Amino acid sequence: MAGLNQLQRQTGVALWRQIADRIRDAISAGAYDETGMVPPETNLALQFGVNRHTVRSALAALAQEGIVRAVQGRGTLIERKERLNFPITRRTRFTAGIGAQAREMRGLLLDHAEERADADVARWLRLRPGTAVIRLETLRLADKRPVSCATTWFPADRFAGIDEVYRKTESITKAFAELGLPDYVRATTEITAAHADSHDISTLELTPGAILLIAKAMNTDLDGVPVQYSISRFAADRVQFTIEN
Amino acid sequence: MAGLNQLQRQTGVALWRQIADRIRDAISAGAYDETGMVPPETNLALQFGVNRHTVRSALAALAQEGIVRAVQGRGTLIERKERLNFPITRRTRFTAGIGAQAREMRGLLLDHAEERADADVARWLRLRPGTAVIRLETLRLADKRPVSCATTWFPADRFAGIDEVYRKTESITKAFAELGLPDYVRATTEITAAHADSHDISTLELTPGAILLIAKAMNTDLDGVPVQYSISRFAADRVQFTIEN
DNA sequence: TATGGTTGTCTATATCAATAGACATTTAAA
DNA sequence: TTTAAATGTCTATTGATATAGACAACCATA
Repeated sequence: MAGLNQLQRQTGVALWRQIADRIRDAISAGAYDETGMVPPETNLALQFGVNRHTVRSALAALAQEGIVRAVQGRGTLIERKERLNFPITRRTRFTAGIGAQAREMRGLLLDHAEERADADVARWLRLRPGTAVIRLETLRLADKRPVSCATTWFPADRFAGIDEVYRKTESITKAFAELGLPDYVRATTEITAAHADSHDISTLELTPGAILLIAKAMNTDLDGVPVQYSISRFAADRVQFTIEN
Repeated sequence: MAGLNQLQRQTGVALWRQIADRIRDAISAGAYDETGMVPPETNLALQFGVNRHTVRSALAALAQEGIVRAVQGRGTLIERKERLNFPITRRTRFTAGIGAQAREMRGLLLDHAEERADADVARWLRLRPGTAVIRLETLRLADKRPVSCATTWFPADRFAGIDEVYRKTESITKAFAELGLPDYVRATTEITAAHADSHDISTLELTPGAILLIAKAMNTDLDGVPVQYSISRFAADRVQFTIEN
């Protein structure tokens, strides 16, 4: 058992939030699978070396997230512990990749615009800066639960109207197919992690301090010509990436 | 420019720490490369919608980390902004992968033991649970700066004494070579993110609330037989992963 | 129905976090 | 040398965080 008093004080992160993060991670790791319950508040307080009220603040935050539910007289039940697997291969597709692990997959178009490529977008899409590109802001849900939100750019001349097609099909793969691109491959993926900002906190229904896995990805057609550059922000406690070489 | 008042209040994460995280990310992203300095405290206070003292707390924390240095009368200078790139391919090697981006690479052996494979280790190494394995706890540094710490398991019969060889060579690749395995390939990598626990906070010299990128990886010999399973914990603000397909 | 174990609620107190304002000190440039 | 702009320091006040203790309410079970 881990436990002990591994908490840090006076660091700008409240003890109750550190404890909430620990318990959330422990639930994800299956530490309490035997009982399906979190240990009693007094036990946790002893384990973390804090007052019971501090533990209660942590559990209240997890209850707010829908991860646990406290029942007076019985204990604190675990409501949810899943983590979706997202394979990254040459044939990475979001909907197909996650699809088998959820009953319902959706991709919502939050916003779109035609604009000029800045230096970063131009470099990834191998265009001249200033070339017209279409930007989509999308939100992906698995079983009505937000998984990631993404900003995606396409060359405007080749994929005119992709916003409307995406809104209809809710899938990049299907949108490409309708616009005359039957197949494409993942060329490059860059993965980083960061704290969620307020925009992502609200769209992904996260709590402040939550972690994002950020994937910058570039897809090409079968001739190696870039067709899509995207920055996807995943709720780190809901997904993992797998790379098979 | 981003900015605005995207900060969250009453969430258990102090404003000064949220601001410190933002500024650290902005520095990493190269937002202040033109001047090599962070904007003046009064500007930042306006941008984040907080009191100047709050910004000063954030900058003090970054100074403590050695990322910035305040000079009275001039401004706050950026001392360090690197983010190492770690390519994940079939031929992923830590030292060679990071090596070109740092002057000095080291791999320290913190601890080692021979033990029985638990269910997780046995599954990844394709052994029967209970088979003897060697576990190494290692810390990797780039230019004396901690990058990641890792727990690594090897089949004990095939790689007896790898702890001593690793301590000498400070490299898995070299240790394998000395033990009669001239080449190996990366078979699978799983990437997740989580908050750092107190152990990793101290070994990686992080601040509480810091993010880890966690890579579970399995390497095989050229016949596809697993030779190594490792769980590496990277300081997320110091590295990014790249997957080329 | 009685009991032990659990969560829920209340009061009180001390410390940290954040705001507000004023002014000193240092640097670079006019 | 003056000035503007920047960081450094101090006091004071308010709200959030954490501790402490006591007791109520509820559940499962002996």
